[in-house]
Amino acid sequence: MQSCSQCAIRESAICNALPMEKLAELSRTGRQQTLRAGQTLMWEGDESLLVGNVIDGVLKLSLSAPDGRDQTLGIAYPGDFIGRAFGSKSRHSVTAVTDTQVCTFRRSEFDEFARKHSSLEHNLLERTLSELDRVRQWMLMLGRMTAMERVSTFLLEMTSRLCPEWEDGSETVQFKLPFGRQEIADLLGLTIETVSRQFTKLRLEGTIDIPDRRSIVIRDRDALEAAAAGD
Amino acid sequence: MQSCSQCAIRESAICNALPMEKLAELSRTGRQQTLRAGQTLMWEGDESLLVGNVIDGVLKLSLSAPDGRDQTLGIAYPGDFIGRAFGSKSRHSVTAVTDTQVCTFRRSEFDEFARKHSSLEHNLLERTLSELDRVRQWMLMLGRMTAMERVSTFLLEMTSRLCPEWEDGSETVQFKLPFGRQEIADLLGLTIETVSRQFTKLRLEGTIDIPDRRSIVIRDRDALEAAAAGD
DNA sequence: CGGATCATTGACTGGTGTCAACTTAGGTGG
DNA sequence: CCACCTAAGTTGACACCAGTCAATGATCCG
Repeated sequence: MQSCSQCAIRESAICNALPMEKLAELSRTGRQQTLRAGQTLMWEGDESLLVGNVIDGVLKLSLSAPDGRDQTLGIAYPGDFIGRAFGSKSRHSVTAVTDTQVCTFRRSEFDEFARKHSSLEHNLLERTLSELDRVRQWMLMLGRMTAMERVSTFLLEMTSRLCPEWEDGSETVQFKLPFGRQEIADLLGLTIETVSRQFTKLRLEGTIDIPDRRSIVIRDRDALEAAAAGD
Repeated sequence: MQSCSQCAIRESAICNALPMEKLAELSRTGRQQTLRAGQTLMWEGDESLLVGNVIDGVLKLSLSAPDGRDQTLGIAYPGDFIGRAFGSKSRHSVTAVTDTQVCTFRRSEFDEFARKHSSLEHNLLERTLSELDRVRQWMLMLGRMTAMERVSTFLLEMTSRLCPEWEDGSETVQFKLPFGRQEIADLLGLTIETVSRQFTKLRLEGTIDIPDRRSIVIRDRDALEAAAAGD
């Protein structure tokens, strides 16, 4: 394993809470893994054996109903922590959306280490509290928003996540979606057809452009924000 | 304030993580409050000034869309921890559903105390991780389940929460709902009319009985579980 | 007893889901 | 390089579940 000191997510990952010498100790128990798009790192209901950090790529957390209906519960980007610490079972699956690199630890070892280093545990607590806030915001969407509001909200979120120039007020921005249509549908609690129709509607209205299926151009920011708010 | 040692939630609350003498220290900063049903303890978007424990009663966490659509994000029962520790804002409102007693702390003081006592912080972490698991399960419901599945799931959850004898396999149980129909609708992401119709349907099928609007009798457990699973 | 609130029921609408056909893009092998 | 094949996405027709609006009924409380 490469040194943590030159890790791409050194600043943003949970490990940031540790001083150098402690970091070296933790790193000895870690292991880098590469996942191909579509590969699942852990399954819902399985023993929680692994936790880790996302180094590169995008993963999704998901849950399925017995009949196969699928709901995506969250997305993990580089720097994010994945897996269920301090619990015997993983309550959701974690699957690579793009090709992905992760740095994993055996949960038992991580738990033990974290209990001994309260700065690490505190960082995990802060992350978990923020994630809970974010998940609850998502619940409002799943419970109360229309298809158009969901799709617009999703596009705005992807934009602010993937386009740094967006924050500067840039009017027209372009990005590549890491998700296919079915994955977007699972994320928003819709069907693939409904997602596709909302995309088409936004395109015909001139709000967005879709140069190819994985690319989105935001043409009218205000209109998109209005659509997300339900006007 | 009464002594923590005879607190009704001594065993189940977060304070349980502390030894007696530390508990005494924390308790000096705490304060008991009574809330009437409908009273709101904190508002979404407000500064996070308070955290605390539920001593008695039921509260709901909720979030509103700008146009007034309301989504309940979770329920807090006696022993549960409420409020946003380690964060400047409360991202949701907390409102008493029934008359309620809570034991509150100023967030700044609680945060400081928790940082100094990692057993308390660890307990909060475990609670937060469990809550996150629970919330994510709820997301599957909001995103993918039909009205009948939601209402049946809700009734099953209320039963196992409110009827101790339920776990023993007792066939017919009765309980009083802490929620009105509108509150159930907000919880399930439905309208009041749809909730009412599902109740009526279950009653006509003989699965449940509704002696008065706040009371539920489970007559056919298997049928209710089947309805929750979508058959 | 009267008024207010809450819940139920009915009629109707409309937004999403479903099912199926068609289109496009991408990849493979001749 | 083209032809073909497959997977992914789009579009259309239609059905149905749940939302909306409105009227009625039941409870609670002063």
